[in-house]
Amino acid sequence: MAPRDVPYIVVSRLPLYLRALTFLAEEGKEITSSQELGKKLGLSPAQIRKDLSHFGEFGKQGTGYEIGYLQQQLKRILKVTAKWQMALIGTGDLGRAIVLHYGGFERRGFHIATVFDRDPRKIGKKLGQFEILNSQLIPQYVGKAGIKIAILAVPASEAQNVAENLIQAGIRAILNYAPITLSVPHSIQVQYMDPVIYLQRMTYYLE
Amino acid sequence: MAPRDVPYIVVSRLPLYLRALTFLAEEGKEITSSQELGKKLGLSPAQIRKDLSHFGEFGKQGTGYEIGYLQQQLKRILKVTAKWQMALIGTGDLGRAIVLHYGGFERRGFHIATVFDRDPRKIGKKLGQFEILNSQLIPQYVGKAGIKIAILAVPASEAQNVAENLIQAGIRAILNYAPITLSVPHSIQVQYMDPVIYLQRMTYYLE
DNA sequence: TAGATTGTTAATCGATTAACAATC
DNA sequence: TAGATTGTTAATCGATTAACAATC
Repeated sequence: MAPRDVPYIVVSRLPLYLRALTFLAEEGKEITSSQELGKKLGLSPAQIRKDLSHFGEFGKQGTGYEIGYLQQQLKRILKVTAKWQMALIGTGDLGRAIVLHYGGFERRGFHIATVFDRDPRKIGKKLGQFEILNSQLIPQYVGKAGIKIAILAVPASEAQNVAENLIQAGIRAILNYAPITLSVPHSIQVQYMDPVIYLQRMTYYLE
Repeated sequence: MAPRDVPYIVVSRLPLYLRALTFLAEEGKEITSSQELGKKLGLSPAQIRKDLSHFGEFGKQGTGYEIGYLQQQLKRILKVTAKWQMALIGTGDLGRAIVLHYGGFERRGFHIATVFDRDPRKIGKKLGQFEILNSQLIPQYVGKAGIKIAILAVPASEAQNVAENLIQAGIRAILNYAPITLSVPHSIQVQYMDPVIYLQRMTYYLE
């Protein structure tokens, strides 16, 4: 069912397609084409068709793609039809902002289920609706609760350690806000959110 | 001086090299090798040597790379030797968190110089040390002040518009936290920080 | 000297694109 | 039917890797 061996570079573009489709749907459109999507995303139409062809045939010759249907299919492929439960580790300013104020996770299918910190002064306190749990309790709360995703918002110096504890506890994917490359087994997914890396990718091109 | 035609994929890895070198330097190490760096970053030694060879010869056969020197060279190549001035647009929760609490920008060579919002209830108020300026004043404050980088933290529905105003005013690079692909001229750099995109790149691989 | 590691070349591998038959 | 657009094939383009001479 799930196609074997789809290159990561292809998978990495699917969320962009999904986001663009959601945008078009909100505009009230019902049909789109590889050309229109390509224009919106800065990609060639051929690339979009090729990418989608790894997973099936979703369009109609002469017409294009039915937006609602393609959205639904992409959600299925990306496994974002149901809500994912996540653990947040670290309740510094970044962690706080994510839990207390960022609505994007909830709205788009990701739910924070538990919050951890290792600072004794914070443990037991509330962060919004959450009780802040002792990081040592990660094994008890994470594995069995079906939480497969962690948001890592601890200082760089602690990130590798915490990551290892999380993996031990059964976490399979880490969204890492700490500015450090984590060393993890191949079976574990990691994505990086260090904004300075992205800024430095732009300054190269500035004078 | 600046080598022509270095592929973006190569440029995009340089900040990771720089970050890893900083890490090694903090550990007190003085020499490293393409092998050690590769291990830390999950890349092949050959790739690291090839990447660096686009810009010059920075190592010594039989020995490796002097960390301080390579750091310095990468900073020069990435143009992060001096501090960059940035404008922040949007003082919602995300903007607040960035200005008030995120120390990473300052520490790593990026400085927020001005803060804008279009909400009349916020304009004139303080955000930390900053007076929140009316977004309509972007043209007056941005171009001449030598601000080339903007952090875009406005709602998705406003992002394209604000981006166009910024570009008009002379902004050359945008770190975009709004969950939307911006349409900009080729000469403008854009990087995207939508965490949901990164989560969806991982869920594909989860069961 | 022996061992190690660079920088570079050539070979391999993989991704993108152009083109077009199929068909709505 | 004429026009449009898909899905796919083959060609092109580009990135990664293996291998090694140079040399510290």
